Amino acid sequence: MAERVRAHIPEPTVLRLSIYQRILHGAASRGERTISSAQLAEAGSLNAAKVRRDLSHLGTFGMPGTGYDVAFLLERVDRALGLDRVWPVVIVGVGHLGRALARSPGFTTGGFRVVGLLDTDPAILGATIEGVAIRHLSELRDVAREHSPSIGVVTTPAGAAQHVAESLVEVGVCSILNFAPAVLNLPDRVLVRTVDLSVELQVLTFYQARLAGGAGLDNAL
Amino acid sequence: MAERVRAHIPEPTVLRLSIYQRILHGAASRGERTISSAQLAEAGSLNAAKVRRDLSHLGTFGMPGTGYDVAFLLERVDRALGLDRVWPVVIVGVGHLGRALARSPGFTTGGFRVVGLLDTDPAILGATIEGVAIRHLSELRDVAREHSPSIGVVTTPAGAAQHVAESLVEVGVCSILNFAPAVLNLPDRVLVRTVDLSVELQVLTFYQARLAGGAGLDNAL
DNA sequence: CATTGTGAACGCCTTCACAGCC
DNA sequence: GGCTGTGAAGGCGTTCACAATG
Repeated sequence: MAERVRAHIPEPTVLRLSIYQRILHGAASRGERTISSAQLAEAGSLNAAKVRRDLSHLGTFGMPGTGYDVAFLLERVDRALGLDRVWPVVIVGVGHLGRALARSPGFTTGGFRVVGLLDTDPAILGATIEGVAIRHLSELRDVAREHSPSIGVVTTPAGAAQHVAESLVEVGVCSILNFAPAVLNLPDRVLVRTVDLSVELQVLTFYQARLAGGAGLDNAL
Repeated sequence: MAERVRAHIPEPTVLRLSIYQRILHGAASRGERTISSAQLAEAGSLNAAKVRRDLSHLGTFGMPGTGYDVAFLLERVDRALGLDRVWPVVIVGVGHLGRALARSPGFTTGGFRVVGLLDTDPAILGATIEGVAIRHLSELRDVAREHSPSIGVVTTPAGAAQHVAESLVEVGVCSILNFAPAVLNLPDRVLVRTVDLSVELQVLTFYQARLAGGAGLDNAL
């Protein structure tokens, strides 16, 4: 029964595992030994039943009456998320956003390492960010040969995104994080996540526009 | 019937409306007059039934046998998303990421305008990005008085995010886009969306870790 | 007795499938 | 014939509520 670990885990749960990971990391570094589903829920703005359901997907190791062992749970969550190894990442498109990401805590701390920065702009080729040189996109295959990156980050303009993504897939990248405002069309085996600033903003304005125009009869919440 | 516009619209649909908006904008600028749900689905990597269901939430104006009028549909979608006005935005935290966002097409084109850049780092105060000066966070109230921003973008380190978000709410901001790796705890009336690089990356590694270990070996324990 | 793990109910989004309309 | 709009069915995640447990 502890070995139902390979069962399907819903995507919303995976998202939250990442949140739990951070909360647990914080709790551990404050020296806390145990944590209850209620505490996790509080810290993550969730509800306790959801937390328990989520964690039950990883196995059965909570202690009724006490909660979860922080260190043990953290280790399980880390392993589930693949954080027990280091993932090599290439970033294609070293404009402002690409640069910002390369220096962000998401990449500079923990299980990720930027092994390649690629662009086509001659003006920036050769420059170095966090110790990694910017190389021409045409050298992608070489970078891939050297470092076998499994994750590619696309921070190009929308027009270049599809082509760049295809190139990444060609050299063996199988997960893509796309920041370009474009829908990528790739083989099913490639995992794609798109983070789209415009979409995020427009979701906000959608709800706000409704509130503003709602003149009283709005129950949208 | 055409005015069933005030009905509840599912959040996943709202997300996709933003995608349709972009596709329609492209179609319009290529001079296309009509577009079918199948074409929209193709361009957005969706399926046609979903597209029709989504659009039906905005009213009934497709033409059986022909499709949708591009210009008309675009106008409807724009209005639903609140893109028929300009939304003033303040960005708090003008590090690499804040800067990148301030210059990104999401803000520089279309219905958004950056009216304030705030930070606490003396070294950058007074500098200008896209014509907007960086001011000290303590001047937030003044910025709010001048421009009544309804959207606040948080691009501070995690430790400052909660405090900054509360300050934004205090001065009247009611939608927050949070890029800090932290869960924000705010009143229910405030709309919050969090974009978390670590979470996105970890979702990718979750699935990839499963694939890698999936060859029969249960290295999950 | 506080807290977990989970069957069952619920609600919501997706997908099917087709009547109806151009 | 081509395509929309939608009832109905299906699938999936969330929430409830409680028996089980240290």
